[in-house]
Amino acid sequence: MVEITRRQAIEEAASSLFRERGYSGTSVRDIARAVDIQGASLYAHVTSKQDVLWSIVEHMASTFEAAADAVEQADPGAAAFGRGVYLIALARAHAGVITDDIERASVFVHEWRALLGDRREEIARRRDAYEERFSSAIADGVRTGVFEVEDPSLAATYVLTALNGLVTWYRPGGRLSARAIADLYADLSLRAVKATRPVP
Amino acid sequence: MVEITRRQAIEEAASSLFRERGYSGTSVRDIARAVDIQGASLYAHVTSKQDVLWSIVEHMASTFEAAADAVEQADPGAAAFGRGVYLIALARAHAGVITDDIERASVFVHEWRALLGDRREEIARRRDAYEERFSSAIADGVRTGVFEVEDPSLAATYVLTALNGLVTWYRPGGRLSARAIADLYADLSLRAVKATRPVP
DNA sequence: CCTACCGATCGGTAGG
DNA sequence: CCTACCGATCGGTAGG
Repeated sequence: MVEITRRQAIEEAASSLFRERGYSGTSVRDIARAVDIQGASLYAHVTSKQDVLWSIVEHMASTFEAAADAVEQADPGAAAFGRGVYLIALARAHAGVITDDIERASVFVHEWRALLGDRREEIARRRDAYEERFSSAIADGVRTGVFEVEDPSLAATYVLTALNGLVTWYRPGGRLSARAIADLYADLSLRAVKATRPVP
Repeated sequence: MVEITRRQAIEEAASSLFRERGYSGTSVRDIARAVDIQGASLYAHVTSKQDVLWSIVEHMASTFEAAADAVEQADPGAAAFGRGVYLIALARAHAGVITDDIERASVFVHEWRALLGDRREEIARRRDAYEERFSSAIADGVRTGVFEVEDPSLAATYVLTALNGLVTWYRPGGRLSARAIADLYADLSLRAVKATRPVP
């Protein structure tokens, strides 16, 4: 039996509203209305609107990081394939995290800039570190010859923004399953950077 | 000698602010302060905040459409290459429009959802029609065998969102020139959908 | 383009 | 979790 706390309900309602209208386009009263309480009553459960945004963004940052960690640990043979399998697994994991929690993921991608001060800087740093995993996977592949790309860092940005684009259009129950989309997106990502002629 | 009207200055200031803080995170007073007039004085030049957003978004929609039109007209030999050159030209043109006017482009990509009523619907329709150009270019290439992709429409979305990602990170005067970025991005886009073995 | 002003709404607090 | 309330700010108008 699953307990849904009011706090969780508030975060879910906020995620949905932040996705639709943005952080600053959503009022504290909008969130309260969505969980059927008075605006001021929200402060019995959260300390501020910023705090709700932080919970959502921080949770997703950790989820993306954990998914990438799992890929790294589950893929000891990656070196043998010159990182090709590794990149495709990273891309699939990233897409999977997004489709698994599309509303929070959307807020993470689009609204982290509404964070203030140190929190904003922390997320900026963690995003850079995360992107670096894609970048160095591509750079490794270029070194071993399975990938062929002029600028690994630019290619990583290209791929990651394409994957993040999911956030703008994905809706559960669409024409393609989440699984199919993740597979297709990972395939497109791999092919964008792959060397044209397989190396011996 | 180039005349800069106050109205143009207002739109430029608004583009920059809308990009940084979003439409609803920007107040009419913020825009006025950026052009050194009083908040209420803004209404001597514009009829509403929505109207400023509309001008920016509509202008960019037309710019993207015109760039794609130019590619179509300048490329009568596209069929001979099975649409491969055509897609790369479309992608390069799209990237070029973004880097040429990064602030307005950013507002177009991220803030069109803040448009109300019919205007929002109009932009949604025009975006769909624009995306359809990419989609059918890819579908044509699949038919002639130069491209190989399971779902042309999904591939078009993938490519377009990757190109639009430019809006989140591009800044003039960076490590790579706008031209180099457009070339590299167009190349990555083409390779993502290209058939692995060239067809006879 | 300014000053003065409008009603509505904002995020948040006090005190129960 | 509620009612009542706070000062600040919102987009916009009136009248010059």
